[in-house]
Formats: sequence, C-alpha cells, structure tokens
Amino acid sequence: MKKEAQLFKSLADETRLKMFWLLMNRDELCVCDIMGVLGITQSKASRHLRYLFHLGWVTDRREGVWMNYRLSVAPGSPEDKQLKLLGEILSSLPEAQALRDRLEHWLATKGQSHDGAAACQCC
Amino acid sequence: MKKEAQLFKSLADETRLKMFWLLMNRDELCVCDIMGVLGITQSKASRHLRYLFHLGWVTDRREGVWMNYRLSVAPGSPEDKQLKLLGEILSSLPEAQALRDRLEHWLATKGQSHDGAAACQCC
DNA sequence: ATCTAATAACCGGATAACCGGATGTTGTCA
DNA sequence: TGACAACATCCGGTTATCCGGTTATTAGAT
Repeated sequence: MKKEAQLFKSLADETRLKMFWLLMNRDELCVCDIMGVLGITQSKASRHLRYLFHLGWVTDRREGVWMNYRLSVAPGSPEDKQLKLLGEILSSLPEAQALRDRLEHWLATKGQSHDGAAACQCC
Repeated sequence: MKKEAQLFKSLADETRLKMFWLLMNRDELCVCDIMGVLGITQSKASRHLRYLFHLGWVTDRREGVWMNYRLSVAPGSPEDKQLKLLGEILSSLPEAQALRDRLEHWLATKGQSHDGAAACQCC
C-alpha cells in the first residue's frame, strides 16, 4: 500500500491542495499564474508543480518561455476518483471560492501590472 | 484548507492506511489485534490509533483491560466519503486482500498461541 | 553571440513525522 | 495489597518534508 500512501501524501500539503483546486478550475495554468494567485515564491510554485509532475498528476506543455501545467489522470482511475472527491469537498469552502475568484481576477487582468510581490513580466 | 490537508495527512501513512482497512473489515478491534495482524510494536500501534482518535476518525471503548477502537465518521461527511473511496481503492489490491485474510485468521485463532513477534496474552 | 524573463534544480537549515525502547497508568485477579 | 497484562505516553534518534535563497537551464528577442 506504499503507492496509496504516496497518493495521499501528495494531497497532504495545503499549497498543493490549492494548486489542485486552481487546476480544476482552469484547465491549464503557467507557473507564474500560480505564483501570482497564491502569492508564493517562484521556487515554491515550481517545486510543488514538478513534484506533482513526477507523480503523474499533471502534464507539462512548454509554450515559448512559459511552462503550462494541466491535470492529467486516467479517467476512472483511483486518482481520478480522488480528484473528483477533492473537488467536491473543496467546492463548499468559502476559502476555495475566494481562491477561485482571485484566479478569475488574475486571469482577467493579465497584461496589466499586478501589485504585491514581484509581478512577473509575462503577464 | 488547512483542515483538509490535515485530513489527507492522516491518510498519508502506510501503517494508518492498513489500520483503516482493518477497521473497515471488522467494526471493532483492540490494540493487540492490530499489533498482531500488522506485526508492529505495541508502541507503534497505540500511537497511530491515538492519533486517529484525536482527529476524530475513531472512537475508543474500554473493555476491561482492552481498548477497542472503531471507525466513527458522520455519515455523508467528507471524511465518510473519503473513507468509502479509500475502501474502494484498497479492496482491489492483493496486498489488502491478504491483510484481510490475515485478520480473519488472527481472529479465528484467538486464544491459541500466536507465533512470531511477542504474542500478547490477551488472545 | 548576448541579454533577459521564466522556470528548474540545487543547497543548507528548520521543522515535523516516525520509530523502538523505556516508563507510567489503568484495570483485573488472586 | 501485589503482581501482571494491556495500553498510553515519554524520550532520543533518524529520516522525511518544506522552505527561501541561489544558481543553472531554456527560449525568445535584439
């Protein structure tokens, strides 16, 4: 059951939970979007996304200078069911709803200057 | 989402996963049963069970000298759904099936001497 | 080629998780 | 009351995880 414990380990971090949530709400996001929405360092964002990548939760797609990530689990697999349940659990949380709003706002204002933290140049 | 990360943290340990599995297959078990079936130390068994107890996953019931634990989550709650999914995921694993057999055998031979590891006197 | 932005990988350091063995607690029975 | 079994907790040691800061890599633009 080592593999199953590993599965839950990947969900046992608040930052990664938020990333899952963002990716459920928008099918593709680049590292800088996640940095911006969650207000975390580049190092932290990239590290966790790579972690999810190596475990097969997400795929990457390079688009010029940006690296995009999207959820990718086999339909019907345990991971898929787990993700659906996670989405169901999170969707009732005000905190998650606020995060979704933040994501919408972030994407809507791409290209304009973002305040707080070091705003990346890609947006 | 701290609470949700915590939820997954409790599932992110192979020993605890096995405990959940055993408790799903038998509605009440004492510490010594779990020690015996999993082949772990008393310290380890008790520690993890207390951990689950403090998080509300299980309730305890003293029966003389034995402490029995049973799963206890509110029906329909996220924990309940998660547990059901976990059961579904584990049930297809040969490893889990073997564990269930071991549990049956252990309970069936209660009162007789158990080989391997320090056999507890309660059985 | 060179510069720069975006991202990944690396590097200690801090913290938390896990473990076995020892010790404390509780309940039973003689 | 004393001995003992089941269990909980404490102790310290080891390992895993997470983090920010730094350094490498990659791709586009000049």
